Amino acid sequence: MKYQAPRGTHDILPNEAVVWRDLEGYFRHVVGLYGYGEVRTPAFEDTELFKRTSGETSDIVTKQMYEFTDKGGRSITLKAEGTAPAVRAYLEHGLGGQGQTTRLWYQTPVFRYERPQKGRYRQHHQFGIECLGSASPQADAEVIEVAYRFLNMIGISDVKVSVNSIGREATRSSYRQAVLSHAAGYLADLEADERARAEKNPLRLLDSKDPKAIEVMKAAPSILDYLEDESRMRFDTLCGILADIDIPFEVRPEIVRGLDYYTDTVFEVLSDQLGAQSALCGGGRYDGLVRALGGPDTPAVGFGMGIERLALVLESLRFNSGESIQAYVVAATESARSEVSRICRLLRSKDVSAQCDVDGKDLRRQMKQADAMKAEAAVIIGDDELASGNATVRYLESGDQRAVPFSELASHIGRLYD
RNA sequence: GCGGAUGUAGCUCAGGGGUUAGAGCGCCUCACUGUGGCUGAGGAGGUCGUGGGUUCGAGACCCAUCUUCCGCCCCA
Repeated sequence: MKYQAPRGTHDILPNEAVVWRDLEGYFRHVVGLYGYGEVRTPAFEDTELFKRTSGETSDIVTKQMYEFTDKGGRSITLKAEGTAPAVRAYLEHGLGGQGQTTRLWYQTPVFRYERPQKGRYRQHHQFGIECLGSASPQADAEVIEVAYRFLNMIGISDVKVSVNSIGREATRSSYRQAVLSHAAGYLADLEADERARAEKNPLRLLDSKDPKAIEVMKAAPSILDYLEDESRMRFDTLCGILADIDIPFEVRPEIVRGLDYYTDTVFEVLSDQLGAQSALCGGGRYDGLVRALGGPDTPAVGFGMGIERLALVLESLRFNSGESIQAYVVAATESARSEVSRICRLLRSKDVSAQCDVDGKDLRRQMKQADAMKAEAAVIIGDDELASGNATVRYLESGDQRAVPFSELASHIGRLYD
């Protein structure tokens, strides 16, 4: 084969596209219930947008950006993350008005140069929401609720919502010192690059999979003990709300996120169906980001959710379905063929999906085709039907068959869906 | 970026130096010229990921490369 989809990308074929369309519909529905408005931003942005917001030392900026210079000499980067572009659009078009709370959602491709693996791709897609302008813990809870409710609606209920607070700048810097001194002995044993990584972001040590690190960090101080009063209160309030609205969650003080802009609340939703790439959804509060992009001080909170990973979990739950059609119109005799295409057009004009044979197949082959397409009904038309004005409608699943006047076909078959 | 696997028919996979490369499922034809699913009999479909090399001979062995997958890193 000469050409194939580039590494880490994939085609979505008709069977899977059905699942994607359903997911999109459900997400649209849920965010609609909460009054979020859709934003669609470009596939690429000024490189600086990502560098400024994700953090110069973040993995995204240091090694994962699809960055290039365009013919005008501009440095461009394919969308590496959903939040910064949404916030850029929010500021550019003044969507925040006089500081009102503004709710936005998006569905977007995301490009990151990473080593592909199941559930990790170089182009993947995310649903996301951003609630901008509110500092209330109720906003944090709402965002988590939207994620949880959506997952439930699509049948993914076996998930864990993990929450944490990483506080503000002062908390992180004093906690950072505490972790480093706690782990000093351990750090001395590490390889150089691991040590550099740990020192750059000591919070990562808490997430380490190295058994020695896990052992050492068992006794490490918790960031929750370093929170300032305001952060502490926010976190307690958030946990209280989540409990009130029956969202099962656990507090996991070791959660850290890879983007520098998070403040206070961070959360993840994990699934155990995904192997090493277990996060279905990740998000949190980012009270400094809007200002960092040149806007007014604006508190905000949001999440991103990986659509490929949702599809993987659904596949493992066998919620897969195929493309089907309502009516397959069959010509039982050659003289009925023109009437068959007329009936097809009639059904479609009444919003009933219909297909018929165009290759001159005989009755038996047409019935086989109807079956293969999982049609609800075969509408059979031959000389007898032409004479009587009644089509023979055969319901393929039950095998029941009845005569239906041509003019009533659409309402008759359409009713199956009521 | 590091370590380890993998690639043979549309799909899932067998074959591990020796004529014309196999199975199941799917597809096509026929039994079956007004009725699909079941059955039986036929059939089509492969540059064995790609490029080099070793050999009298390579799908198989060697090297390179690409893809996918597993783990790490990291994330959705």
